[in-house]
Amino acid sequence: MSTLPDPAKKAASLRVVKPVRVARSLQKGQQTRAAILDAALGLASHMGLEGLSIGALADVTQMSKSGVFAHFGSREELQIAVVTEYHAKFEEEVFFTAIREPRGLPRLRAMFERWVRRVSVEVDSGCIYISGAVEFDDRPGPVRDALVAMVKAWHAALQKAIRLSVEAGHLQADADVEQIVFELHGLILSLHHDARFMRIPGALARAGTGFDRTIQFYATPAGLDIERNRKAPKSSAAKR
Amino acid sequence: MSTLPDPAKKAASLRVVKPVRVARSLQKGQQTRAAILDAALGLASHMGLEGLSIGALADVTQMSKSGVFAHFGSREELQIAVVTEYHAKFEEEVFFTAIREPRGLPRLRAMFERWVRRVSVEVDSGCIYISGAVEFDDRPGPVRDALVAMVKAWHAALQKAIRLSVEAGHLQADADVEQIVFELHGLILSLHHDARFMRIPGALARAGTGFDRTIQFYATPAGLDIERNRKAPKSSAAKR
DNA sequence: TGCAAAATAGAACGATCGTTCGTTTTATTC
DNA sequence: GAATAAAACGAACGATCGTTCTATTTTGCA
Repeated sequence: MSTLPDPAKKAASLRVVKPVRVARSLQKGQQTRAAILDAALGLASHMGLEGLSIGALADVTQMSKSGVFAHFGSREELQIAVVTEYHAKFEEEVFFTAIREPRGLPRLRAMFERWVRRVSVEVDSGCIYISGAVEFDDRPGPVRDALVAMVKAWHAALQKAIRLSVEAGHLQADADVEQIVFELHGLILSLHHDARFMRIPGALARAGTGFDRTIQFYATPAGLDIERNRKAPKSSAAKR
Repeated sequence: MSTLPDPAKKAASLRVVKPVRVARSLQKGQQTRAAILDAALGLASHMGLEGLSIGALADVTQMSKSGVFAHFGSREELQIAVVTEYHAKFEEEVFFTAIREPRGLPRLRAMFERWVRRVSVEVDSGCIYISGAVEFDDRPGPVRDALVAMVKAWHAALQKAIRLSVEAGHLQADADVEQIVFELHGLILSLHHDARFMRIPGALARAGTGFDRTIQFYATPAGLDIERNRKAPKSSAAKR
C-alpha cells in the first residue's frame, strides 16, 4: 500500500509545468452534471435507485445516453452520486435548520418536525433513504455502504439531540437514547407507509401525536413544562 | 354484463355429458405450480417482487422459462400469486394462531409478538409486505391493489383486536384505535429497517419494549394488571 | 393399451439495459 | 482566431427481460 506512487506528489510536480485549473465558477461539464444529478434525484424518488435508468435520464435531460453516462462512469457511481446529493439536501433542510433551535426538547422537536415535513413533501415523490433501505438491504456494495453510512449519520445526530435533552434536564436521566431513536424512526416509516402506499389521510397528524406521546413518556417535569408552554406564544400570536 | 353467458350454467350443462374432474388430490400441474410458487416466494423475499424474474425462477426450479411462464400467463399474475400466497402464510402463522388467545390484551399481544417473530425470521429473507409497499407505492395496477387489500385486511384485524381490548376494559375507552395501529406498525417497520438494513443487533428487543410502552400508555388499571401478571406463570414454570 | 389433453421444452422475437468506441461538436486557453 | 482539451453524440454490442409460437413429452382417463 505505502509503496504505491502517491498521486498527490505526482499532481504537485505537474503543477509546476501546467497550473491546475481552479474551478471557481462552474464550468460547462460541472453544470450539466449538476443538472443531470438533479433530474436523477427526481427520477430516483419515483422509481427508486434500482429503477433509475440511464436511458430514462437521457430522455428527461434531452441528452444522449452516452453523454449522460460519461459524467459518472458507471450506473453505480451515478447511484452513489444521487444518494450523496440526497443526503446533502436532507442535511440542509432538516439538520442545519433544526440545529439553530436551543438545545434540548425544542431542538429535538424541530428535528422531528422537519423530518416529518420532508417525508410529507415526499409523499408525491418518495424518500430515497426509505426506498433505498429496502432495495439494498440484501445487496452488498458501495451503494448500500453509502446509504448505511448516511442513515447512521442521521441516527447519530438524533442520538446527540436526545442526549442533550437529557443533559438539559428535559428528558429522564435513564432514558434509553437508542430506544427513542428506534421509536421515532418507526413513526416516520409508518407515516411514509400509510401516506404514500396506503394513501391514508391524517397519517401526518398521527406521526405528530406519536411524537408527543413518546416525549411525554420520557420527559421530566421540566420537559413537560416546555411541552405544555410550547403553544402559548402561538395562541398569543394569533391576536397580532 | 348480465347478458354474458353464465359460466356456472355452462359448467352445469357440461357436467351431464362429461363430469368435471374433481381435484381431490393435487394433479401434476397444480403440484408443480405450487413448487414454482414456493420458489418464487423465496426469490421474491430476497429480490423483491420487481426483482423476481421468470428466468431466475426457471433456473431454481430446473425448468424452462416457458414452462414456468405457462403456469401463470404473465409476470404480473405471478406476482399477484406470490402476494396472495404470502398473505395466506402470514394469516396462518400470525393471525390464526394468535386468535386462539383470549380477547383483549393477551390476544393483541400475541398478534404483535407473532408479527415480530415473522419479521425477525425474515431478517434473512425480507418481508414482501414491506418491500412491496415501497416498490409499488408509485405504481398503479393489480399487484399494488392486491398488496393494499391485504395490508388493509391485517390492519382491520389489528383494529378489531384493539377494539375488543377496549371493550374488555383493558384499554382506555377513548383510546384512538387507528393511532395505536399506526404506532405498532411503526415499531415493526423500524425493526425491519434496523435489523435487516442496518444490521443492528437488539432491534428485536426494541420492538418489544416499544410495544410494552405503547400499551402501558393506553391501558386501564385492569389492563396494567394483566400486563403485570403476565410473566408470573412463566417464572413459576421455571421451577418445573 | 390407446388417445386426447395437459404439461413442458426449445427457439426466437422485440425491447431495454449498461457499456464501449470512434467521431463530431463545443468550450477553453494561448 | 488558431490550437487544444473537454463534452456530447450516435451507433453498436452483448446480456437479459417478458412473451409467443411450435414441437415434444408426459399425464390422466376410457
